[in-house]
Amino acid sequence: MLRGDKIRYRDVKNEILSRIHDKVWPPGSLMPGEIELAEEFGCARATVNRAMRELAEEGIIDRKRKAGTRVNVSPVRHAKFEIPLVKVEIEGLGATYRYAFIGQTLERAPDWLRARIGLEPDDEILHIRCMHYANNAPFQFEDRWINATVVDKARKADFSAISPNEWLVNEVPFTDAEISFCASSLDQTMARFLSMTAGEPVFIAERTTWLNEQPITFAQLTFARGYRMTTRY
Amino acid sequence: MLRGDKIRYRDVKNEILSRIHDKVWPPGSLMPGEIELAEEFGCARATVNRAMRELAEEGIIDRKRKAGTRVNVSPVRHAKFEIPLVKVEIEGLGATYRYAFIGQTLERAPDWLRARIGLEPDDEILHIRCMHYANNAPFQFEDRWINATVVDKARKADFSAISPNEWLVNEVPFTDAEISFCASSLDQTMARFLSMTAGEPVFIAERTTWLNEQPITFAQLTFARGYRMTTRY
DNA sequence: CAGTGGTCTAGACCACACA
DNA sequence: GTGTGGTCTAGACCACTGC
Repeated sequence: MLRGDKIRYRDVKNEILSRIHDKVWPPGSLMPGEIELAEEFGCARATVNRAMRELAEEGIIDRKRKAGTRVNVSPVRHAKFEIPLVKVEIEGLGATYRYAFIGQTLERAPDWLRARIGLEPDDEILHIRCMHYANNAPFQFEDRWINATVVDKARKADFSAISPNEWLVNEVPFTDAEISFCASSLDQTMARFLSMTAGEPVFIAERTTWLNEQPITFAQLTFARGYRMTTRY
Repeated sequence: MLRGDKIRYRDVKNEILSRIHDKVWPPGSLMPGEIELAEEFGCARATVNRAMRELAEEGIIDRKRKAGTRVNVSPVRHAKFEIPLVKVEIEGLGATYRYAFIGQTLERAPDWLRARIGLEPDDEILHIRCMHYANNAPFQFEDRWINATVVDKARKADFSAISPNEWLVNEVPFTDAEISFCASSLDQTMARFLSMTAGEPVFIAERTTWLNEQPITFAQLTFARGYRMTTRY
């Protein structure tokens, strides 16, 4: 202990992590209870509790009332990614943001979309396409579908002035979201907007949100060449 | 309040969230201090503290000593991805896992790697290449670099028997990790191993870990066609 | 320097889940 | 029932940082 000899919850956490790593408490085994550990470390139970609570959040251990605390068999690591507004992401890079509306239509949902996000057969969908630029260079192509049957006020929004991305964040809350990343090859149309060549590999993010089981929106975001999504943890 | 009239930290958290959503405390504004809120809610400061600490972790608010707590201007959403062992990931899909060692060399770190993860000029690097299969179909090509100067026992490990991925998880702890995703086009060599065609778009994950500032390992993981990384939040 | 959040304590009661 | 984790309290001291 560096400053003073106070045991802090971080010390407890690190000590527990070491013991797990050194197989003092092997995977699957039952760890001592909070009271016992508090006595051993010479600190309050609340301190041990905080350390163990964080370890549980991180997926290192598994805690159950009465059953006690066990070391997880497979140490699943979690990486947290920030999902900001495109605008914020671009400005965060120190670049100037520009938005460009391409076009929109009101249509019945295509079958693949119905299946993918769980729409009703008669749901009307607002289909918007637009571009996001960083320092006037293409950054992201946004292919956005909004469930107009549920989000009625989307019919009256002016997406030539505000990006659907931003409009939705401000106007429509959601309870569940799914995001998925993949690589694909660029088609002719998007290649034009992104100033790239058809067939080039591109990074794609697809995002769906629901409000109490009702599908709100689906977006396919195609990033320009060289995009990279990074996080530390 | 449902059970009794005890205020729990969840109640505090929800109340704060409502107020932020209702713009009682607009984005960027300074919220009341913990003591003030504790008095208002009729609970202990620790209870308010826990509520606010969690909101800060979630990126909803920003806390600074002396400066106080502010509502974040852009509600940054966080998506949590699980980073399991390839083996666990494949078995989790209900497929049979198979590992294949390709080859390894001990070399000086190439410049790009030195720059990328912060190696010393004289560090020796163990360079391993291997494959992971799901139901005997190529799943992932692993291009792994291990800092043998720091992780000395890696020199004696038998990577034809155990994948570096698994070996590292069991043998070497880390304090910091970075993961990044991007899309690229497949080169000739990897195309052969992945049973794909050179030039095809592929999804790539790159992962670096450090133990107390010392670089431990860098891995470039190239996934077979159609791979998709998904999470709900 | 002084105010705000960060953390610890010691004790208490509660809720859940296993026996 | 009974033990374990979950949470709250009231008070205290500390550490960072803006003024």
